[in-house]
Amino acid sequence: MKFASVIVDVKAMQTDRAFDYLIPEKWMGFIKPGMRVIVPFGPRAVQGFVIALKDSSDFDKVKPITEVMDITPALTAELLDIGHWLTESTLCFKISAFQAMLPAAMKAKYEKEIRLTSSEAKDRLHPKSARWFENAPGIFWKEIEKSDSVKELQGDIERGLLEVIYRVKQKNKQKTQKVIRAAVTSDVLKEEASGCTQQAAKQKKVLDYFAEHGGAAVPLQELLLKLNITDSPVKTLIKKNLLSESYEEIYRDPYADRTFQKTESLPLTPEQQTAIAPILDGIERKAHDVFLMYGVTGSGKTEVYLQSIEAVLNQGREAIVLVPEISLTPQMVNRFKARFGSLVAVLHSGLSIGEKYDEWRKIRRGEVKLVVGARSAVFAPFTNLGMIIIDEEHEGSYKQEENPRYHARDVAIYRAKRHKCPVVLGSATPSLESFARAGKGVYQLLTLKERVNSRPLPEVEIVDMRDELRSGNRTMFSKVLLEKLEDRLEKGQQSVLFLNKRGYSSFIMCRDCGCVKGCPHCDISLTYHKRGHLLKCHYCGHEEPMPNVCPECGSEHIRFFGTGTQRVEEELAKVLPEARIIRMDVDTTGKKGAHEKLLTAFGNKEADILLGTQMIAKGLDFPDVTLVGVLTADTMLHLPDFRASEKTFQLLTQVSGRAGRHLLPGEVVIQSYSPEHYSIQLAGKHDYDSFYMQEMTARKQHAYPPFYFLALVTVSHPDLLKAVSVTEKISQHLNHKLSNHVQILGPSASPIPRVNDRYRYQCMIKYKREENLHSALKMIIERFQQDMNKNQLSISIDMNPNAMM
DNA sequence: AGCACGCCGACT
DNA sequence: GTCGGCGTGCTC
Repeated sequence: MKFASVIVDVKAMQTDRAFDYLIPEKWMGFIKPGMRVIVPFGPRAVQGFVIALKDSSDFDKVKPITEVMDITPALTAELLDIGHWLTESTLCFKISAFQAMLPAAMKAKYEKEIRLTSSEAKDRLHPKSARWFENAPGIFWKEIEKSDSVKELQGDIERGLLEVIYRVKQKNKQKTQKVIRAAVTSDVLKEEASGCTQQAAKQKKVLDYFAEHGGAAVPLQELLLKLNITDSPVKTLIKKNLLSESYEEIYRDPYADRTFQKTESLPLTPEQQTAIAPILDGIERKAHDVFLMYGVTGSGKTEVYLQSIEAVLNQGREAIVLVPEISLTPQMVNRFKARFGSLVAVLHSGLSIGEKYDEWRKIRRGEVKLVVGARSAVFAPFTNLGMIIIDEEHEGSYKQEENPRYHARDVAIYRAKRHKCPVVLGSATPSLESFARAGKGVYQLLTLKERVNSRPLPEVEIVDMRDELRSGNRTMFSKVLLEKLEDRLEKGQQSVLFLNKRGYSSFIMCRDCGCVKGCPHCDISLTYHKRGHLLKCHYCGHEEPMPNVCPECGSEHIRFFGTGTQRVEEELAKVLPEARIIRMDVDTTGKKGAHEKLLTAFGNKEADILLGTQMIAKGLDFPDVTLVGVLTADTMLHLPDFRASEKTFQLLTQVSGRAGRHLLPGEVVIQSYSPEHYSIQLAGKHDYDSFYMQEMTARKQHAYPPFYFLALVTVSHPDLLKAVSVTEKISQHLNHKLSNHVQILGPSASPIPRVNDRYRYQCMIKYKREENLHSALKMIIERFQQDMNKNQLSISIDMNPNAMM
């Protein structure tokens, strides 16, 4: 096998195919598919993935591979296959698919250096470019590209005085440490130790240590610290061949400083036993099945997961547990760490690039058997998978909103088919898609209707905020909620206040002329940030100082609208001055570990009220929380999103589940301006089944999933007319190519018609079965290829979009 | 993507 | 005559 087919790290349609490279003699037999290599590509060096080996190439001018980046292939054969499948199914570039499956640390970065070709060349340089090379023979292009000497530098490059070198730089090196171990038996050590003169007291100390502690390797630093010595006696002993030194890779362990109380399996309730039986059977039989475990909050889904995992591990196979990013709380992780100890790797966005890389390598080497992580953990490089669990299956964060636009659920099922193992989807409020599939028998439905502690679900009171306003209450707390908060304060119990902020953040408006300050680059209002007294755009990052007077009419009567958590906190302090409040939002949890600190403080009853956004909706479990308040239940309801009702129902159900999980009964107050809406009413009654029926009727009527599949094509361009005309052409093309069973909607403006000075138009395709869809979409990309390169046009295609954005 | 090549108008 | 604009095509 003399040649390797390589997918190079260049994201373009024309390079989205394999290129052949010669394998140098020294690496023959060593280079394998799945390895990362560095190859020359035109004038530069780029990273690439070997996807296949072959004996001959159709090209006559084949260049050799420059470097090999892996000892064992980064991508297993299975992951390579998944990469090809992702490319096909999500219409992305192969390189994007491969990169998405690996930790960020393994993605190459590039740099361009300008170097003197020889030392004599220095004197012949143009004076303007010479100044950059006074101290060193080379300089990074990045540092000079914006200087005034670019022309001169280019001239000198042409004259052959300077050369351009492209380099691939590795983002992350493994961390290593020096370790020391005994090179001889402990008997010899003892003998040597007794023979030590007084001069060599330190050497004796070291020898004694190793005689006592046996042959295990000790990190040098640790040894020096323990024995209070310098490295010189150690070095001498190494020279005498009594000790040996070597380098060992160390892992950054984000959970190193924590101990976990080992837990044992809990006895299962009859209901849990009924639910787990078919899963265990599937594991036993090595059969691929998808289970939808529909269990109310507090019904003990996690214990079912844990015991199923145990069965998988006992079988010698591995398991993946996916958890939504937002609920990857320490509380959640601890449950797995406590049961399975060091067999668990954790992957989530809170880890540094290096930490994620370390966790990934533990998986790749088979040092752990279980991964708990967010979406991308579905690509964990296990080779003997026994089960994949997706908790909170309905969560939107399982869909990646950038290329490759995959859904973790689809990847999980794809992998499980290959490994002949079960997939378990768990939720108290399953997505309509999954519940419908369970109804059709595609998934197997497992139901947990009872809470483990037999606690009834909390009482929910829905408050009509319009009535509050009519009766003169202009605060954001209804009379009922305030009374109940006061009551909890008196009883020394805790409350959680939930602010549903999505799509409704604190914008500012002039009360005289009604003008709302919007982003100059996007069609969206700016959000006020108290920190820095700034207005920020959440889409393009634009920032500007908060004006003192209205920029339109000069009025001083500008005020905030909407309710940020900061403002709720201030108001709350006014009406309940004695309450101790902990606020959790992006501002207070930005720093690493802050999230956990705040929760621990609340758990220790250092506060009476926990106030927060989405991030407190899930997984939290505090025994003394007996009241949950939802300040604005309907902010999501009016977003242009066909899942708005579903998301509202899920969120309210989720939040309500936070109350009364233990001995004390819980209560929930939901405040809303549209309390009659079925998603709010039925969430109040904990009635998923009715919600499902009603929402399915609506979806059927409007031809939305699960009755139809969707594909969304979004076109963006700085020029509005261009965006519209391209979308129009796309829509015509699709109309022409597809059958008349499809519905093609658009061109229509995106829900946010302009982001970052680019106009966005879209075209929505609703279909049931459409053989030509893939090829038609591919043709679109090919047809507008040139426009996308030169004319700032961008077209993005999302198969199965989560929302219309 | 990033770069070379090459074909046309505007100027020392 | 030449400099430089950017449309076209290639990278194993």
